[in-house]
Amino acid sequence: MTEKTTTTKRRTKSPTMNDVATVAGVSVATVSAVVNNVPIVRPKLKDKIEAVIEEIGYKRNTIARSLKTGKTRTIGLNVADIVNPFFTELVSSIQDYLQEQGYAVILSCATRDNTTEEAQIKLLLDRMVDGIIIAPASDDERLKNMIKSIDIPVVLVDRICEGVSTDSVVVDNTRSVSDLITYLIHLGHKRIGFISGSGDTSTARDRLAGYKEALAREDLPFDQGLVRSGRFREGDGYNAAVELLSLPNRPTALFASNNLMVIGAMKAIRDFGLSCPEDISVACFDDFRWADVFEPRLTTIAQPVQAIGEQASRLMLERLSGQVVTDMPRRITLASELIVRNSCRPAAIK
Amino acid sequence: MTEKTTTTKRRTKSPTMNDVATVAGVSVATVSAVVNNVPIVRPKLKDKIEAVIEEIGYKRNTIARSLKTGKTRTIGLNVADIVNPFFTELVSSIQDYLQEQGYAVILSCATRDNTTEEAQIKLLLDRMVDGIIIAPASDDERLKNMIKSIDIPVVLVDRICEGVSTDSVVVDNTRSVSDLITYLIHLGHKRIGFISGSGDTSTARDRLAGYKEALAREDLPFDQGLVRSGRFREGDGYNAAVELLSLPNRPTALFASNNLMVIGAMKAIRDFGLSCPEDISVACFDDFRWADVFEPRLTTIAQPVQAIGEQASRLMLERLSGQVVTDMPRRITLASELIVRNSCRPAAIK
DNA sequence: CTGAAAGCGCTTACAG
DNA sequence: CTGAAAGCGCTTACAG
Repeated sequence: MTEKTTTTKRRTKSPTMNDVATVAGVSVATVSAVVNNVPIVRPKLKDKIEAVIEEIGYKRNTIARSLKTGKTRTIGLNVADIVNPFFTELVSSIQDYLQEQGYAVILSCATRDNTTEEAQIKLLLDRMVDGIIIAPASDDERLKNMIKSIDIPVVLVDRICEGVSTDSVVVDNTRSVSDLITYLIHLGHKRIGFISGSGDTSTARDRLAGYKEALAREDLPFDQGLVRSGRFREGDGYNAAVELLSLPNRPTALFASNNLMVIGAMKAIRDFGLSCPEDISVACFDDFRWADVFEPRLTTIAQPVQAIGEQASRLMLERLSGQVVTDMPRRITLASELIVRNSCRPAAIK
Repeated sequence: MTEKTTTTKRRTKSPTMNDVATVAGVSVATVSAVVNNVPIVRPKLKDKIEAVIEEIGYKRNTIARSLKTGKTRTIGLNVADIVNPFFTELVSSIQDYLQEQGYAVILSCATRDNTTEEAQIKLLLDRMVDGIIIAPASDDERLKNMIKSIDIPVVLVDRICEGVSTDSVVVDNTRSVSDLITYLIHLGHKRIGFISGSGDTSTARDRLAGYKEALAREDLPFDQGLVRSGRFREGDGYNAAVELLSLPNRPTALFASNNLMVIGAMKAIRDFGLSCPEDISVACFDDFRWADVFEPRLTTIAQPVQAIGEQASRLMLERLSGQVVTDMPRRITLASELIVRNSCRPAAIK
């Protein structure tokens, strides 16, 4: 096998710790202590060694270190769909926090349909990451079993899996949806179409629960016919909205369970020749940058994305450092914020 | 140092290749051949070894492998701002392609202001990645020198750095902006405000060149007073638009050089009590999902993000595999698409 | 086709 | 405070 050099530039073998030791006239153990900031080397010697390191351009080989220590200082991050702005910000925030603590983030998304979340997580495990943060796409049994079998720290974000006991960070989905629906009811809406995510996610279930809770509190009947669900994608939102708008007694307001489904819903509204908020009110879960700029400016529930990422990173870091060793899963629940803009109007009196 | 176990679950030492060899009654070399699919082991023995692997749950240790081979099968990806939807899609596409080829992607973004791109790239290098894909934020000399000194394959995407010779993938910025500005001119606009990115990026320069080119071709004078620049951020777009709208002879159309600056521009327009497209036309570089849903539906230049990611991945993979060893940098230039929606109207006749 | 052995570049007890 | 040496778990010539 004639191995060609993979780079165009000449790659001279980089100096090792041994080279440093030889040049400095000490043993590798001493060099290692200096490199790792173990304060047992007398200052003068340390200076000398550091000078040699600088001189010959020594860089510690992380791979060799990992092999020896069994730690890669790398965290795997698996989210269903990084293109969804909520997940994008989550990824950004997590990578930010972890990097600050000296951890790298390996990304893994099941974008293609021919791969599963389990396969994605397996890939991460293959890479010998020290821990995994997962925003699970579903409650799938196989996925749950896989997560249970992972022998490194796991933190679940955004959604939780029934029966899987790991640390997790979520928002108070039920309460925030309940607040938003209550707001709509107070505007006079009695028939509110609910575009739900798929029932195999905790977020979809909790958001639907919020809808029911608000109706109950306001003494409005729950009508299953006003609920349509899909898999949190734009197309699902479109289909759901089409069905709701086709109802003989059309709802006067629509709630979409995430930022993608609301796009579909808006398109459906346009295709029906209706406009928002004149003909129908619309609100959704998840805020996004554009919501405040274009018309209608959507009323949304904004999740504290930065804080979610921060908390998830913290939980992970605490496990990794051994500060927290309890078997008890820890759950952080954060509050979301209702942001009222101009996409909802008082219901027309009939 | 009493090292506590970092996991709550009991982590039994996982089996090694040696264990497999012992149980199967062969040498590690044979096991290695089986694991690496080197077809020199006789089928029956291979089956037996595979059975043992399955039985004792052996998983190859990637770290040890990397130490030996000098390859991590990991690519570093550095983008200025992952939250910008253009970069998000780029990251998603690259990670998709590379993962399919067995490469993992380590993400690195200079989100925090107290870190530099060089520092971010250094972090990647520390991780012993096999190659780096960079969307450089600027033409900064230090960054350029650093990139030049990297001794593994580098591919630049989106922007290029003057004087740095690496493979790169860009779009035809000049031409696409020229087309868009021509479109505006044909709508009757003679005073088109140009919100530019910062001059130390090739994209900003090329886009501005497109503006000038269109004006020249249509025999319109170039007026420096109609150009304002910023650093591609929302706030910069806002400030630029405020200045342009404050002009005694206000432009009748505004072009923003990216998807973030256009948000700022729209906010400025609103703050001036104007509306788009009634009072002023607006267009921008970069398409985004929401552009087609809310009003005004923006006229944009859509980059072929998937293709950019695909090409960048391909260039990288070709270097990595040794298929391409030339010192000549290869440059791929892709075409963008003008998407006309309803945010631009014929200029009012004066 | 298979095995024994060296070695990738570190870290870390263990002596001194 | 410093050094000699073992070993992390692989891959890969080299023999046979």
